[in-house]
Amino acid sequence: MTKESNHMPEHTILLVDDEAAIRDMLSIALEAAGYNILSAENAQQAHAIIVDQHPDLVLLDWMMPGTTGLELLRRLKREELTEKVPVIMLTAKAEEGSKISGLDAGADDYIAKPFSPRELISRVKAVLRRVGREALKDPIIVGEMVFDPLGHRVSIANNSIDLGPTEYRLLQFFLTHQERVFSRDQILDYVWGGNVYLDERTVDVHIRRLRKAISVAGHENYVQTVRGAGYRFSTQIQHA
Amino acid sequence: MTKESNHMPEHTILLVDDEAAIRDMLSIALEAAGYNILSAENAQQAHAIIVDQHPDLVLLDWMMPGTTGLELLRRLKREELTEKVPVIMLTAKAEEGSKISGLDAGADDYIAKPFSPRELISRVKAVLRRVGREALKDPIIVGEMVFDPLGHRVSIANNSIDLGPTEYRLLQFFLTHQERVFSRDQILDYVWGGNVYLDERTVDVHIRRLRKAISVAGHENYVQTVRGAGYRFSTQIQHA
DNA sequence: AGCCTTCTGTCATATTTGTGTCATGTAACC
DNA sequence: GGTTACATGACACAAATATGACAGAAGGCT
Repeated sequence: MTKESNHMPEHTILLVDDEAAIRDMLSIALEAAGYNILSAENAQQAHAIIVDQHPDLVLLDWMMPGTTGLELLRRLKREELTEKVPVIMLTAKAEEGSKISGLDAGADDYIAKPFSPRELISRVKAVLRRVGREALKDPIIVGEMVFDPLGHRVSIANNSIDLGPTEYRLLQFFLTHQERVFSRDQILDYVWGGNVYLDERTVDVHIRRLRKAISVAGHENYVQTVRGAGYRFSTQIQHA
Repeated sequence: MTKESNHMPEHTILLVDDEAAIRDMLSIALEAAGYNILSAENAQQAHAIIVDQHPDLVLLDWMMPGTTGLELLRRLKREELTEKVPVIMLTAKAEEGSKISGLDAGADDYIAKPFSPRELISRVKAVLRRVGREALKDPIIVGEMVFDPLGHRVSIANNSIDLGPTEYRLLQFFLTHQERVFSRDQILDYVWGGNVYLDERTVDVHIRRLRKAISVAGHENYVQTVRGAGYRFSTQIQHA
């Protein structure tokens, strides 16, 4: 089994606060909870890190010298590249009113200082969980192929592809686990569900069906055979 | 044909308050303004009614014995089926602070008691307008088909189509949720109301009736079967 | 109320589509 | 060249959906 499945979050959180003391405090609490921490002391730095490292969540102090947290938030939400990054605002008790404008601007939650580590962690978890669920609903795009979970439809170059239920799940599995080899066993477990006993060769057949279905403009080349190991979905096309 | 009075709003509002006196008062004021009223005296009842009848708006008292209004609100916003129902909270003057948490939890507006009927009505109108329930009154056009909620009429290429009540609601549901798959279960929930127990296959039959009714100039192709998943209304015609 | 019409949900049956396995062909590896 | 792993097409059976018919329910009309 893979290491990320021992349910350790392994999420990366960016802390943005001008006071080192607060950053440290948050950092300790969050690391103890199993998160990776990045930090920035101003909005510029923060923006650079976000663009660069794609943290899974940003904890953003409301009040900061220079560009305020709110401005950074607005900027993040304005740009397509960063609009999906979830943000939790940290606000001082006094500025209750600001909660609303923060939420308006697109923050996912806010926490009023002072707060307990427990509260912090639980909010962080809640936001990550919610965002994770929503991400499940976002279309996945690879090459000219669009995989739309909500519509339960796959299209390539705007033409609807038709897939059987199993091939659909297989493709979904691959798309959410790209660039990695899986044995037939693993694929059976993930795609068919844990307690089926089927011939491993069955996987081959469904792989073939999937390849056939998406063989438009070379998209079948994303599904790659790894001799002796299994299959892999990769956007790095193998040389012929 | 339904009774469909003059051209009154015809919106349905659910009142949730534990005190009968208040329910009556609100009820009289709102009925005078042309709304249909449902009422519930506790959160459980309210939830059942919401799932079942899909009111256009919920007026929810903050303070109630048992599950409080806030808890109900959270629950509504948590479940996909009900997250879109607009909610106005009724709060006592004293609990000003609660406004904020109410809005946070997803309330659309709040009104502090005591309030005037005029204020109530205008807030209700405002929320309904904003939430776009008004938009629900605009005709929806797909291909040559015109779905006119006000006239409760559907026509294709200027010929009136006749649909049974269930097929009408089914079509309305599809038109307002295009390009998305729904399981038979979900369809039963949305179109029939939450607390019915019916055979899932019943959906198939109504789908067929709907298809048959709109099968003019190929409009039945908009209603698509997604094997293993349910049905979808899509303007991207399937297959070649 | 009673009659008539329309609507509804369920069933039994037909049809379509998906499934896993096998036999055989083909390519990779030593 | 022999061996192994994978690809492919065919097929029988399984599963899901479509369809037509029907009896009871609901609603309109006089």
